[in-house]
Amino acid sequence: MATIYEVAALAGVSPATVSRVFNGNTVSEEKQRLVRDAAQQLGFTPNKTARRLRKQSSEIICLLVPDIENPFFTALARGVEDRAQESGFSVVLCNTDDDPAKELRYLQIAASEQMAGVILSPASDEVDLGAIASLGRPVVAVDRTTPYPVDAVKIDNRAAGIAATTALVEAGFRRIACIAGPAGIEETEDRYLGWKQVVTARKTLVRDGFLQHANFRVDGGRSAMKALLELVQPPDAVVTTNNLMAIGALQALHETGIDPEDFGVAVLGELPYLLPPPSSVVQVRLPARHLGRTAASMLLERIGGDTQPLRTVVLRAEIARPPLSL
Amino acid sequence: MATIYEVAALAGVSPATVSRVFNGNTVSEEKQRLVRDAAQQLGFTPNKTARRLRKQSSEIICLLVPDIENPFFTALARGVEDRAQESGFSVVLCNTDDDPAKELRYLQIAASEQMAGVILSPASDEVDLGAIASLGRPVVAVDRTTPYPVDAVKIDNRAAGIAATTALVEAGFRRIACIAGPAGIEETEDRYLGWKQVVTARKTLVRDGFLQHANFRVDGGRSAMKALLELVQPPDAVVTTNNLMAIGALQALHETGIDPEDFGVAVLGELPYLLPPPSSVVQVRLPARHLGRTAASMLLERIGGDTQPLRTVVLRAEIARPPLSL
DNA sequence: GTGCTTGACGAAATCGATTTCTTGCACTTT
DNA sequence: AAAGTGCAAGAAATCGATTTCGTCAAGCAC
Repeated sequence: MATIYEVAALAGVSPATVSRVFNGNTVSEEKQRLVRDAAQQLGFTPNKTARRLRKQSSEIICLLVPDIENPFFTALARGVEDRAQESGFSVVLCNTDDDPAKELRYLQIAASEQMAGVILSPASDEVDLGAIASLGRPVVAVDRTTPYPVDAVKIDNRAAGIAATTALVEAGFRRIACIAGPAGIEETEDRYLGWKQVVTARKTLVRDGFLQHANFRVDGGRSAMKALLELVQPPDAVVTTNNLMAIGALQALHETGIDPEDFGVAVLGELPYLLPPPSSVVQVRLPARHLGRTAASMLLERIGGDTQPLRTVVLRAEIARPPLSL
Repeated sequence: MATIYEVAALAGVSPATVSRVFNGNTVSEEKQRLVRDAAQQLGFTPNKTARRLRKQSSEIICLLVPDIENPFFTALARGVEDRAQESGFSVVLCNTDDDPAKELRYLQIAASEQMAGVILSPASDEVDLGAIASLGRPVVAVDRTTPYPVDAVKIDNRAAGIAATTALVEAGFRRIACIAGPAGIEETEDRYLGWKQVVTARKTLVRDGFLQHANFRVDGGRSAMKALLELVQPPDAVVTTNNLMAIGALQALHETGIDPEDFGVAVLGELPYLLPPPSSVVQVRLPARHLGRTAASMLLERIGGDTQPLRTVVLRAEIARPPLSL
């Protein structure tokens, strides 16, 4: 790899001039040409590491998601990436497994690597943003919020929960249960509050045990559904607060031999590649990609020096019925 | 962020000594203690950028995949990540969209960022590994190979194609078509050669048009399947050479109103979250995660200075029937 | 013609670590 | 006791860019 010094020597100018040529400073036409020719000839690309050390910043943004195998988050990642590319930024994608320790580790890496900013979907309320915050690097929370004062982009989770539950009520179901995520995660709490509001307002039957907490994955949804089906008076429909748990729930229904057409299922999120789409499944489409794109835009604005007050952007989910066929 | 100089000053030693403490060189017990105490007190973490500039290398490995929304590649990514973590390396995940230009761009970034090595699933035969190769950084090709002399981990694609097709023959299907990926991509060519070998050997009926080339995505599979169904004498079964195209094919069947139980479908890859699993679907399980893990191991060995001759590891796919229920 | 501004551009400092070179001291060896 | 050996640890060079500072000359006003 050629360095700026070699280019300077070949072009017969000082290294400073070479740097200026590539950073848009005042250099005479003549020398510009000399430098560009020399650079071309040597195949020179500026060493990013040296530049970063000097400038104390890079053009990389760090994206922390809890589960990269969840299509919701890959879609979100695409959104971030698309937007970042437009501004010449690269994205580093990291997987936290909802583990605060891993999360912390990546945040420290982000700090010590001089990354320009962080977009994260926090694993818990106790995220420690101290390291990056103290460096003044902007952070945007996505999908979930944090107690730290940072910008956020989220979904109107309560409205989504209401929409999903209402759709089931209107389809004629009267014993609607809810499979929520782990207790204490805001995102899922809001969704189940939406459910609660509707079942209360509509006075549908709610039994003890109709609210199940589960982990966010397929197995969580499955066991929660099994538990629901074993109740003395089981529900006739269920709202699941994320996509993977819905898959688990549908699996449980299938394994129990229940025709999914007879059992209402509403999902907050999209079921990937589901086919044939059971007509009784209601999906509330979460704008994952858009969420990512918006978060990236906000982050890039902050990186560009924007100092306006903190913002929380709330995106509205839209109901999709029958489910998407891709 | 505290620097090595501040730590040195607080501990009353030279910066060199501080560096030695953190790099396992000979320092007296006494000074070690002083330095560690000072570092602790200041919350010192070495600046990775400065270290990288000096050492001309980092502990980051770059993973280039064509499509991060394809579950096959996310599983592969997890494998890489798991292995990398064990050795204290971080993984940067990049999406090429099978676009040689994007690929090249990321390869240059990998080079100019001093990343320790690259694992890639090349977008085309014309990958230009010049930049990283000339820096002596190791590269491992995964899933697909390249003309460049690099280590590779792949799947025995022809055997997988044979297994898939044979399973259909044994299930009694006699007019077996094939939906292959874009012509010219080795990985898919081998798979369709497996199909060809079996249909020839078993003398099943093959018509013009039974071999369809499509892009690797859901829409490609769907239109290929539609084309097959419009043939004067359509097939009674199909082998698709990747997972997403199979989804598309199943969608097309569904839309045409054909009962999937009556039509044989064999997939090279796993169908994510499919339910209920139609019993006539054969899946050849590709060890994606293991592929990633193996690639990472090989790369890490090279990074560690291993100079043994080039290796190509071929992993065997296993047939799964009935399909996985997650 | 003198003094002042302005712009191009080279010299040198800087970012924060690692590493080589050197020094100084303690301890053998003959 | 002089010379040789070994080792801890400081001084200084180094990685490759950016940026500050200063110089010099041209352009302009008086």
